[in-house]
Amino acid sequence: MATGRSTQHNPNPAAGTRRSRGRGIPDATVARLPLYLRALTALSERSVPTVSSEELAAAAGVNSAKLRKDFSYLGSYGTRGVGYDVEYLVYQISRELGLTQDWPVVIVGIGNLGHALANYGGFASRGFRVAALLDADPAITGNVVAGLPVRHTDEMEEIVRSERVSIGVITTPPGAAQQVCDRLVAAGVTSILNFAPTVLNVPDGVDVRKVDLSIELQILAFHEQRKAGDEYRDEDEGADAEAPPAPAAAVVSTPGRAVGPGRGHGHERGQEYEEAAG
Amino acid sequence: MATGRSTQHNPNPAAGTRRSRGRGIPDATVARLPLYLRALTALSERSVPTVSSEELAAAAGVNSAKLRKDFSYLGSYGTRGVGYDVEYLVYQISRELGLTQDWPVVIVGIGNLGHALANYGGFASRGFRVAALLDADPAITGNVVAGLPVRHTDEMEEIVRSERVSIGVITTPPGAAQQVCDRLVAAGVTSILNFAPTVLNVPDGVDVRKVDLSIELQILAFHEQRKAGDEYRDEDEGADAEAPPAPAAAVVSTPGRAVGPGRGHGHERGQEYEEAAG
DNA sequence: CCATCTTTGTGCACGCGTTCACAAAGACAT
DNA sequence: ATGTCTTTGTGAACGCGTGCACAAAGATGG
Ligand SMILES: NC(=O)c1ccc[n+]([C@@H]2O[C@H](COP(=O)([O-])OP(=O)(O)OC[C@H]3O[C@@H](n4cnc5c(N)ncnc54)[C@H](O)[C@@H]3O)[C@@H](O)[C@H]2O)c1
Ligand SMILES: NC(=O)c1ccc[n+]([C@@H]2O[C@H](COP(=O)([O-])OP(=O)(O)OC[C@H]3O[C@@H](n4cnc5c(N)ncnc54)[C@H](O)[C@@H]3O)[C@@H](O)[C@H]2O)c1
Repeated sequence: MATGRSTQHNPNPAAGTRRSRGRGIPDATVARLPLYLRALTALSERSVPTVSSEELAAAAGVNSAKLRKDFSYLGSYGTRGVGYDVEYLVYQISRELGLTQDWPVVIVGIGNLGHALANYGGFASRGFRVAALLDADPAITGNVVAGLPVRHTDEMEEIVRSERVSIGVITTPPGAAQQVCDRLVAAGVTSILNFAPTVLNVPDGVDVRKVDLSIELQILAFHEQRKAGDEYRDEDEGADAEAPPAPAAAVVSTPGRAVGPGRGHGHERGQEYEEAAG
Repeated sequence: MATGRSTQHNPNPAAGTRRSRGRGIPDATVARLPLYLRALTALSERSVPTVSSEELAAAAGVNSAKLRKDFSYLGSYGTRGVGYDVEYLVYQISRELGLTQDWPVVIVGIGNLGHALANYGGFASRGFRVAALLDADPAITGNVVAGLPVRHTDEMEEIVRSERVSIGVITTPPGAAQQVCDRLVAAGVTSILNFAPTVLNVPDGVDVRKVDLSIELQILAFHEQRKAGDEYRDEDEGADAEAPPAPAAAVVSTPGRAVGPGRGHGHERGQEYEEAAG
């Protein structure tokens, strides 16, 4: 299965200099802009006029130097000795993220999760508008969820086209995800947010981001185990001891290393972003 | 607000050499192990005995060299000229992630999202057991959701202690998240999965991972906007040109653009991981 | 106008993560 | 045994992201 080569990292040799110099906001920065925007919006609601990089960084949970560098990619919007103008920055970040325009979204698969997302108020708060709810089950279509009628997936192509939908959210069972994805893409969707635990295969030019609860929990479990194991971590674990159904040779013999109280890993990656070039 | 310094990056100068050499699986690798595990489980169910790094990498959506390097941190579990034994690898990764043991989890805030998570079957499939559902609303407590009674948050401490819960999932409104987090931590929880759009402040030794739908959509919007704008990207954009209501007003009209066949960027970070030292 | 104080913007160094490329290891056939 | 063929495991190079530290910019006061 999954013969196709997904996650095309595509070094894109042509874009060596990362967009000459003019634009080219680092991916890591783009991922943090929404965080800053949220903190700034809160300040704005409290009518705070300006904020220093130190304060804002604390509110967003990042290093102040990192925040300043992030903002430097957007331009010089701060005033030395004073800080940043909250309203102005809200506007600049919103514009950079494309939130000054309307983004119609379709949610496909109105089950448990689809229901929750449809009812989520945080959607509309940032220019994202639920254009339609879609499901393949005739028993569900026609129902009204969060004020919207659930339409049948037969209407997908028409809706995507007429509403100019470019973002699709997939909350179907994993087995249907790839198929739904293909249809969305064929209909014109170029960005997909996937909640199904599946690796989606998409053509160049289509962006996919995934949200996987199970993976998050497993990562937490890993660190949890380490924390617990650090106490008695001397007698090594049973990599060999509790010899599993050793299938073949599998030379192991883990060089026992006493992991002392040393802990503390830094920070880490959560998910990757995949895209492509036309 | 949020005066405290959250997201303590904690360079942890002591752990310079990253755990001497023995253990010390890179964070990026840990984040991918669940992905490999999922692909391997699928192969296992189809009774496939062995798999090459190339095949498995394709199924997991990663580069094969990366996959091999990732596995090399776990030990030498492959056989040159053949590949990896599926069953054996499933066991090794499960053990490394700590999935061979039971992880009781509590979900706090049984609203739209809490309901969906409680009903999610993918939970139990990997050793994660919902030990309890908690909510502060008396109108909700007592209800049975997904076969479990919703208990009042008053019982949080007792439940966490008696059930030995170390992982907590927060699905309360943002305003209550920090407070709930504090109580969970005080009760003994050391890993938190936060769905509320809030920066949580936790003491050292507690891991926090967040899932933020809004941020994901905003990142997609950014790339979507770029794709659309690339068509006319010659005349530079109006970072200054379309001078926004300078440091004062905000809200502005949208420079409408048609969505076309744009393309091209690399991949990027999704979320960060934060932890601490005991 | 000058001095001082605050805070931005960034040059620089460092470490992690990714990827290439290839030697070594082992399977398999003869 | 020996040779060939496949695939692993990893050394090394490179690029990105992070954070320190500081010069420059501008506010503020005298
Ligand atoms: N429920 C959760 O909390 C949760 C958490 C993490 C991930 N997920 C994932 O999200 C997805 C949805 O989960 P859920 O609990 O809502 O499942 P669900 O079964 O409640 O809902 C799935 C919905 O998709 C519809 N559907 C099935 N095939 C379809 C198709 N081809 N086209 C359109 N609609 C189709 C079904 O009719 C159903 O309404 C699953 O992949 C699940 O693994 C769910
Ligand atoms: N619904 C979604 O799809 C979605 C998506 C992304 C993020 N979120 C976030 O997830 C959270 C929950 O969303 P929701 O739609 O389920 O909201 P909701 O209002 O439906 O549910 C919140 C629940 O939390 C309970 N609660 C409130 N204060 C509490 C406290 N102090 N202790 C315990 N329980 C408490 C409420 O009684 C309610 O049952 C919010 O922070 C929201 O921003 C939701």
